[in-house]
Amino acid sequence: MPNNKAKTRKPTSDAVEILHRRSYEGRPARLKNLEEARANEEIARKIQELRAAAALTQTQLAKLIGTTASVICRLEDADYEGHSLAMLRRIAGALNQRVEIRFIPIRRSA
Amino acid sequence: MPNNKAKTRKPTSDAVEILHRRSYEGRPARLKNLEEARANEEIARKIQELRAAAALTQTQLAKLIGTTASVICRLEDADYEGHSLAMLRRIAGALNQRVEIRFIPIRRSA
DNA sequence: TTGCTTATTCGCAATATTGCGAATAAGCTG
DNA sequence: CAGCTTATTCGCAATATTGCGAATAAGCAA
Repeated sequence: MPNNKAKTRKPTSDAVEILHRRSYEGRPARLKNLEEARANEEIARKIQELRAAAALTQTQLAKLIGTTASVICRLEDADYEGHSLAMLRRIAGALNQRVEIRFIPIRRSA
Repeated sequence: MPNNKAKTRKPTSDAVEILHRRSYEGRPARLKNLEEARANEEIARKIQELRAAAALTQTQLAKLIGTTASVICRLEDADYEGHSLAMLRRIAGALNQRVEIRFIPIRRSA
């Protein structure tokens, strides 16, 4: 999969895409990337908070989910962009939590 | 990464793991897998609902996020276990939504 | 039935994430 | 300072997810 960090738009003429663009134009890809970056930061922070709340070291949490400390460290790096649902669930499971996913409508300009 | 569908526990003697097992024993891996299966079903359903609410076909949604209909179909399959945060975000973004992730404590026996 | 649209399934290449050791930094106590 | 624990970074192999076409099924209207 091509990294969607710098996504270019294919020159389509599909009506659906045009409609979508119309409602989408107000939010440039630039902003979208910022939002994603912030979301990743937040996930990293949540993992760290969860681990801290459980009073575990990175090595201890790593053992609980069957991996190594370097992996946990990577997950807690605010710049890491590879967070996966699978990994979040493994961590949640080890800490007696569950991962809830919600789709929330974005209101424009509010 | 070894598929965590049938996860076996390494024979460790780490104190932390022992402590964790103690609080974890009440929820066998069997149940955990069921929970994950249900969570995946729910994600598949949400994607389908979101797409339906936007009145899009699989092909149309696929074009919006730069992929093909077969991929969308796979995501909406209740038995699919490969959901990723990246893909959820792509779909959410195309439909003017954002993905919210929450860690929620599990209360036992309640 | 035909014709058309939509949805589903399969296989495999391409890409992304994870596993994991090693090296190094950072912090903390003596 | 030394010694220890914890955290971070790097590189690459192993595994998982995605891309995507092709074939087929399913639904619906004429």
